[in-house]
Amino acid sequence: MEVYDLILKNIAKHISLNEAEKNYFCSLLESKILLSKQFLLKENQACHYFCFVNSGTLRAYFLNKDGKESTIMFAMPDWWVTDMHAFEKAKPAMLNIVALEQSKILQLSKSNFELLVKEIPKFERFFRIIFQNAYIREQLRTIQNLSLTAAERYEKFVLKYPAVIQQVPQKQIASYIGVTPEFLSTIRSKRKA
Amino acid sequence: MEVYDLILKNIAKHISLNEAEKNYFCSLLESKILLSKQFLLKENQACHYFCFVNSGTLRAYFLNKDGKESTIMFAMPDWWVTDMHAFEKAKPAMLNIVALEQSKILQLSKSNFELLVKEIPKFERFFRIIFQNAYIREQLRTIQNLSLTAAERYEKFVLKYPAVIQQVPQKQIASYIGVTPEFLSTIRSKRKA
DNA sequence: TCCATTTCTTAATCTACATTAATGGTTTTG
DNA sequence: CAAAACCATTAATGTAGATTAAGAAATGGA
Repeated sequence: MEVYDLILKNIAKHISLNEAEKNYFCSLLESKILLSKQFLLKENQACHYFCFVNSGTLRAYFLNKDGKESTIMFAMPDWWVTDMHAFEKAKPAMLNIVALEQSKILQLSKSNFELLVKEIPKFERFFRIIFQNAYIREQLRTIQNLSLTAAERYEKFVLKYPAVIQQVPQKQIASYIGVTPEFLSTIRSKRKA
Repeated sequence: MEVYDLILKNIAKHISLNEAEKNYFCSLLESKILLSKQFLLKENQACHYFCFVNSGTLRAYFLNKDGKESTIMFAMPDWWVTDMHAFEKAKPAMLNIVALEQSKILQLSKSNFELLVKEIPKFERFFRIIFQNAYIREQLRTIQNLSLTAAERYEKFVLKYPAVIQQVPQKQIASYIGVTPEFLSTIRSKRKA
């Protein structure tokens, strides 16, 4: 089944599954296509799914009380994305998640997630590693937010996510590194000079 | 064994162990006492341990090229702490971790960590939950760093870590929320007025 | 207990980045 | 294919928070 190729490779990076386990795992997934600008999740909704991106690009962002957006992550193919707090604690979502272009995803529901780790304990290991890496990345972002200037944060972003630079509007990159689009524009013009 | 009470309770929040498993787990731990101002880890060192705080308070911080400190976490009793990137990827530490007062800790080495999850797969589940929660916390911090003013971040800190306020110098709280000690001082004086 | 060191506060000045606004370019969609 | 909607750029002005400096208070080691 072609739709499961990428996710099975993703999992094979950390654990080995036999055919029966692969089939069981795939049977728990729900396939979904998002159109451009369609929302996977909106704030205050319940968040029932942990999602794997097969193709396309999604953006997760927080909207503060003044209407300012802060981009929390860009989810490209081979990435997992959800509002983890809302998913795990069954609380209303804080994040909005929207497709930046037509995107194909695979959804694992909360109940299937729990079933999966119960039935195949190797998946506890898989998600342990996934969350450990997610924690490491978020902590690095905290360090950089606290210790770098806006221009330095932009350089790190360019190095770390070169594919994103091509694919998303600059104003969204600005909202990821924590500056206004106007200021990012001046950062970029000075950079070339 | 009294030294293991707190850590066994910490683990019992998420998984159940029988006596043999408890004994095996405890046999993998190394007890250590840190004096006030003693370092558990310094940047560029190898990071061999994942540490559980039994008593006292530790601080993990990043030192940038200009000598500015950014506090990454305060580790109180019942908390796990390490430089997770250095620990997991066997890379030189980015963080410094220092005791703010005399502190008693239990250390789990990388090799014992790997042994533990292999011998008792329930610990994959335990650490999966620990890292999932750590990721959720770090992501919330990213959201707050991007969307709140310094004064608002201080209010969140006061609500979330009331015990820390009493125990650590204000300049270190300033370096956690990402402002200078001078500016935190003015935030606090306006707050009371 | 005392001196040294560190920490906190206040205030003047400075700067990185925000805001506002105007212009032109680009993408989207009827 | 044209109007609408969105996006990037530039520049003037505004502000949250940094820097510098200096004195007061708290802390800690001999």
